[in-house]
Amino acid sequence: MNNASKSEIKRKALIDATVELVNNNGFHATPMSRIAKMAGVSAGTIYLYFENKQDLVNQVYIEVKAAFTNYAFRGYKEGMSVEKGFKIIWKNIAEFKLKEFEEAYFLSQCDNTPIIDESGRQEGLKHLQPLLDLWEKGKQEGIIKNVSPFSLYAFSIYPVAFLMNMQQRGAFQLTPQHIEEAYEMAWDSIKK
Amino acid sequence: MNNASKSEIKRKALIDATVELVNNNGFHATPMSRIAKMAGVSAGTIYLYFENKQDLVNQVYIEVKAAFTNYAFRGYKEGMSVEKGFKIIWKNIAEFKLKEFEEAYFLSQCDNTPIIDESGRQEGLKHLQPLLDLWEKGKQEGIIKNVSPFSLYAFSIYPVAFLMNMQQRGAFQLTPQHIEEAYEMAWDSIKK
DNA sequence: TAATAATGAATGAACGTTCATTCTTGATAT
DNA sequence: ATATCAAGAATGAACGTTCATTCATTATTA
Repeated sequence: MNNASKSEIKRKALIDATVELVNNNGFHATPMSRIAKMAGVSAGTIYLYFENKQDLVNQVYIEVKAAFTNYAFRGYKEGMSVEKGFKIIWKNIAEFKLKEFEEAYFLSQCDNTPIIDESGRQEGLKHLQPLLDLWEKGKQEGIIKNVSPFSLYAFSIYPVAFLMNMQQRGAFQLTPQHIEEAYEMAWDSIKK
Repeated sequence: MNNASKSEIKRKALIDATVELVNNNGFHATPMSRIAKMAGVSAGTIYLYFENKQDLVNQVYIEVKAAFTNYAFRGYKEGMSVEKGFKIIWKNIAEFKLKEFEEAYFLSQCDNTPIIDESGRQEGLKHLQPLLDLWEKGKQEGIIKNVSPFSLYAFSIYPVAFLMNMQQRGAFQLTPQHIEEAYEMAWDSIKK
């Protein structure tokens, strides 16, 4: 095993530890020492991989966000019909939030608090462009409501985060049946 | 002016300061000393009104949540039709999130992070019952989709918080036109 | 053995909370 | 009216702890 991959393993361990600890305690209640311990390295080692705590959490955010958007567009092609394309992307997103719960919950926390600075946010938003393009096409075809992409996102994608949070708190169970119903609601809210 | 109202003024100042500072910096990055300074009292005085920092933020949460639900049901009567009742409640909620932005943003942050403990959450959820009852009635009348109240909330109410957050970040402007469109999307998502 | 990676004790700043002290209030006495 | 004073309210310096970060030392690597 070469150095690059050893480094990568430690980096990954630090990122995973950060996600888990920030999910359970919040950013400021997560000491660097605990991140180090959970990742199996010493406190000082973190500073070989990241500039400081803020840089660590920024990089975690960007990396997790990239994994999310990558997942979201699996099997999606630009040429698809608006309805079919949206269904694929929506289901991918729902699946991600179910299967990769820790990562999804971390993103939800970052997106609703002042943990991440503006530059990190911009960076994370970039990769959603294909969905915005699809919606634009849908508007031109008269299939999608002629409203701001923020509204489309708010009503069709954002609600999945709420369902995920409720499932996390044990309030209810997200079954495939629920997912199917939720997709119908998402589509009903944005279709013309 | 008697002592009781003087106390109330200071308490209010402390609660307002907490909301504003937690909104801008997050709970753990808000020192008690800054809350005290912003409220115009000394650090020690906080402990005459609240047990400790956690108790302070819990009480702020419960109080703000109560103000929110109180606002939400203005002008609503149990006997109303489902569609009319929902419209009134939805518009109230939207108006609250626009006009009382600081308070609404504070709630959004508490509801998406581990700041508030479970008991505080339960307390905050209590007061939404009339909306749940209205939805139940709507299901029986075949007007509302026969899905979990969590789904109904996720798709019709929760999205407003996203729009509010985006407006806060200057990403876009929530005009009355946007509100009207958003209401249509909310209704389309839950109606049968 | 030279270069690189990793360690963890040490540092200093910042924080929540306490408490000895000071200030304010308003009832009573003059 | 004015002075006195007891009691509660408020203060803010001080305390003990925790934390992010550093760096002299040690271990690993090639």
